[in-house]
Amino acid sequence: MVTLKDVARESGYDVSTVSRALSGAYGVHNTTRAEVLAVATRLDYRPNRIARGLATGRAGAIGLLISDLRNPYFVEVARGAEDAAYSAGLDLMVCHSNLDPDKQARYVRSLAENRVTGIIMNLVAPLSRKQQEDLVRHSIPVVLFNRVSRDLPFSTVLSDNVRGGNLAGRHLLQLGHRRIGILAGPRHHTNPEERCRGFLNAVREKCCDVAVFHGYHAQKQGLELTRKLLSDNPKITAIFAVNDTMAFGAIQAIMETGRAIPKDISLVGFDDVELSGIIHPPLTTVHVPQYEMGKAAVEIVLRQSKSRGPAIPEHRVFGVRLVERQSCRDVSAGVGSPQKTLPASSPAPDSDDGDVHPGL
Amino acid sequence: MVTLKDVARESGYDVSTVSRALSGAYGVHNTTRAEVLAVATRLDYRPNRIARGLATGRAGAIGLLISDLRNPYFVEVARGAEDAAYSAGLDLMVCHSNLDPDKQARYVRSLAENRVTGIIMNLVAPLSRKQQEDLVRHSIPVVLFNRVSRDLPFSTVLSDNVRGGNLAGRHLLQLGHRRIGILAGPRHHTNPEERCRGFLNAVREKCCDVAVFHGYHAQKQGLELTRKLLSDNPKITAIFAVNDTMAFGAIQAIMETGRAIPKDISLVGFDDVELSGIIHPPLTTVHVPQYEMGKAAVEIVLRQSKSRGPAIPEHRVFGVRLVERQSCRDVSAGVGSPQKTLPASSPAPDSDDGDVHPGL
DNA sequence: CTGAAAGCGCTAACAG
DNA sequence: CTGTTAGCGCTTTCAG
Repeated sequence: MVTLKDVARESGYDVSTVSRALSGAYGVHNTTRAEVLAVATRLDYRPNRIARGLATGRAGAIGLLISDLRNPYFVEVARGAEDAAYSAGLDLMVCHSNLDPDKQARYVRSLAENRVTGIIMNLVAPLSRKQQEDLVRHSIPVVLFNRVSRDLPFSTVLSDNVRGGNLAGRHLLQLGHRRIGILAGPRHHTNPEERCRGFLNAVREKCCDVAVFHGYHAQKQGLELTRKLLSDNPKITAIFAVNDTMAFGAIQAIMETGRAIPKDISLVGFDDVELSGIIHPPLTTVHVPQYEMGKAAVEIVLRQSKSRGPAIPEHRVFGVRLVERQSCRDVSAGVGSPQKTLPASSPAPDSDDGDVHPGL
Repeated sequence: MVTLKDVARESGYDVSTVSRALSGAYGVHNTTRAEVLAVATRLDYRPNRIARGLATGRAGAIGLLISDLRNPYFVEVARGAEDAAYSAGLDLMVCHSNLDPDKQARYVRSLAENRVTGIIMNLVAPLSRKQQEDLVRHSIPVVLFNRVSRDLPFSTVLSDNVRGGNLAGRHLLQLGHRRIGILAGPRHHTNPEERCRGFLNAVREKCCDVAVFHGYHAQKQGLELTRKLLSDNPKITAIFAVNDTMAFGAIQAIMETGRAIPKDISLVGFDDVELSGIIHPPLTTVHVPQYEMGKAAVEIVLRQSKSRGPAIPEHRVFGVRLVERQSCRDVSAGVGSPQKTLPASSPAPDSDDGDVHPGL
């Protein structure tokens, strides 16, 4: 294994000089740098990042803790994060808690022990007091994808969930639906809760029958919940799922019962996962800029890690918009007339991707 | 930041003793260990893995280089790998080349510089001679998910592609299809090529019209290729896609042209990605044990990293089986009789998951 | 611009 | 069983 020392010996310079030359720092004569570089390439020198990490105190990596990689939503988030980290020359340590709180805890610890530059996480379960303290004591910037508590010294990246839920609700209302089921996701999880709230606010204006079903926001639960929903409330004409993955489960369940979408049941999802446009029927859903959110998260980490002292948490909320596809039907006008596919209804100016509330 | 030294001072023992006590090594009195542990927890001591890595020479991580995370296939592989690494107490550094050879190259280098215990990779482009040498010189165990060259000192984990292709071909043949299109994926990629070969071997027995279309094995290409396929060969009654992701693209294209599956076109995929059972129509496909393969890959890395000297590469081939769902129709019997959904045709004894050819 | 020297935090012989 | 002593490979003052 060829080390700095080897390059130093071989080039006739001191390790410190070689180090500077290779790290691209100033204060090295051009010819010197060239010589060193030549030797380094000749010897096929590969810097040892571990050693560098020890010396500098920082590992050149940032951690990404994902709760469920099977949800394409998080894959896109990961892609955005990865790209951003890559451009910054940092490695991404992707950890997958697989919806297991214990695993999550172990990973948070592991990431801290690895002295990562920052951690971006989507939590399954809230962090314990101890874990939080740990993170701040190690002064590791943290970005949460689902806010757990407002008084945490952590940054957040969220979509405008309430507005998204509202859009979904207004859409269904406008199409004449009055008996609606909601696949609300788990309780006490910010994203599902906010989306649900937004939806309920919208439909509450008209008096509607709304049945809310809670359960984990994965496909399997979407399937099971919808089965229950349909058997308990057979009169329902529309379903709102707090994320697309649940909606996919709902599609299965709906078809199982012999119902058709959108003929018998209209369905609205949330996230606008790539698949939503491909599945049959193409799903009407609320678009969330997943990739950008992942990217934004590492940008925050980068910024925070550079700032001196206890960084001030940043909060970004990304705008959303309704994407109308073919899973909803207008039941107000007449029977049997499937809704025309229109371009997304003209959104309010702030509803495009980007910040709604720029960092506080 | 509390270090070993702090724990040592506070507990009255030497750092070396503390190190042993904390690393769970033998040769420490039980009461000593207890004391040390107590102090460590009181001080909230977190070992610095970077430092440990430097001292031991090995980073506690293994690298996973994935070419395309949007393909659920790789997500499952990653899950399997992650679980296995987790049980072994290692971190997984997930890198995503995003089908970009340059990015791939940079990650291979980065992983080597990070002195990972091993690298599992799915290559977009073959490794350069230099990269290969690099890897062996650093004696980093490598597991390839798509074999590139037989004389490489690298291990491989593959599915039994030829057999899978064969199963697909025989199935379509048996259903009476004689004009078949193949979405063959890119040339010079082992998996697509082998699958294609197996398929062609099967259908060659009967004289069939087979149109082979090459292109990248992602959904977008599946869509585009199928468009072309259908316009060039409108008489086609069946399509074989070398992976499910392409098949999904094919579904889009087929529906675009107003054709129905399986009424007008039968479709067979490969991989049996979770989604295949959910999409409409449920896709007949060749099951590949993705999760197990990911797991197997890290097990190989683990084994190799423990062995002394230049490890002997291991090669594992996982069995496959045809999963019949609703995307194929029997055109031999009569017209309009959709094929009954049967349990998978009784497979040869070796066709279940697991090793077909145990390590060579 | 370059060299000398100290040290990042931990492990690993080797003595005692 | 425990302490002493060297480093691991690199960065980083601090002199020169």
